[in-house]
Amino acid sequence: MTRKRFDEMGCCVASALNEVGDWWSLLIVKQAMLGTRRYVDFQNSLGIAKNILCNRLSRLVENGVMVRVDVGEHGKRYEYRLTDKGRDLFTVVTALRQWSERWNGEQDSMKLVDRQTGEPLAPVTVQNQQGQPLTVRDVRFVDENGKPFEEAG
Amino acid sequence: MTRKRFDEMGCCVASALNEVGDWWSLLIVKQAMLGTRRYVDFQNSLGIAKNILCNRLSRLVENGVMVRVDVGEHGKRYEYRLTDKGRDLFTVVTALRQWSERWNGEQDSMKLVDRQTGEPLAPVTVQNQQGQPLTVRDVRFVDENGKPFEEAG
DNA sequence: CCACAATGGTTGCAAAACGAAACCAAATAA
DNA sequence: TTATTTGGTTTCGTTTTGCAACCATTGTGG
Repeated sequence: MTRKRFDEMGCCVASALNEVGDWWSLLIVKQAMLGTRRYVDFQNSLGIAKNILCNRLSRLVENGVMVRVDVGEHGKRYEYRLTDKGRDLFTVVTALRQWSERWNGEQDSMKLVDRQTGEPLAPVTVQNQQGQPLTVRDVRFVDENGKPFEEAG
Repeated sequence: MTRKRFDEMGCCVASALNEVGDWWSLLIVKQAMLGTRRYVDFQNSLGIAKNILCNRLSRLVENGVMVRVDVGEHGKRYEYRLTDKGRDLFTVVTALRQWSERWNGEQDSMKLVDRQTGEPLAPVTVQNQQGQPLTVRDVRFVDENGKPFEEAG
């Protein structure tokens, strides 16, 4: 009667959600992308309970999304930093952010801009090899033999 | 002592997660993108408990991600279909899927291809206005005045 | 018409996860 | 030495989850 696990569903989306699909993990990752690295800073900026934060950070480290680095500065002091795998969630987080901006209006004073030019980012889209944007209706789901996919996972 | 709500955090990512950030919602949306529309089909394909499915579908409808359509065919028969807002999650779901493929290897027999050409999709990336891909290190987080963002939400 | 099945739900219960606050321990600062 | 900062665990009450059983409406087969 444990909470259902998604790792055995044979679906990439499911196993991704198994790693970062709970209420807090992606928020922690997003906060890390803003530069937050220390335990207390995550706690204060997110308003998350300490035990939950502890649990999530451990799981993120287990899954290779973050690493815990000992920076012996004062007391017991560590930093939680994104790995390459964690930084690669930038697309997901940005897509989510833009989706929310599009459909729920601007509730956020923060903007993302190109560091070089200062210009806002382009909307994240799914594209084909030529860079043409594709909607869900422009794609087909096929199995490894190229046959249309019949409902499963 | 309810679960923490994210709608009041003043962060787009947080309010997006408030709508689709639980274990099941994005999976339901993904399944809908595969063509699933009926209650029983969601239940069978996802292996989700009926009460949870019911609850999640209601919330998705409330949030305008899906609509419930009465198709009076047999017994009480409804279809749950994605709205434009729901279909717009395609980017998020695809980014998640590709992330999982890249970092967890291929656990999925399903591929997405361009319906026109049959070619696989390009990797989803964050881009600037010129279409150049950007990593999280290539962007800056600024407030509405263009000043660097100081840690908050 | 009647029994029966299918669909879409709801209810009740036990197990697990969550949230808040208190407590704890290592290491440095005063 | 004492206090403080940091990171973490424990305890406990509430909420959520998962499962199974039950219910109601609208067909269909006989």
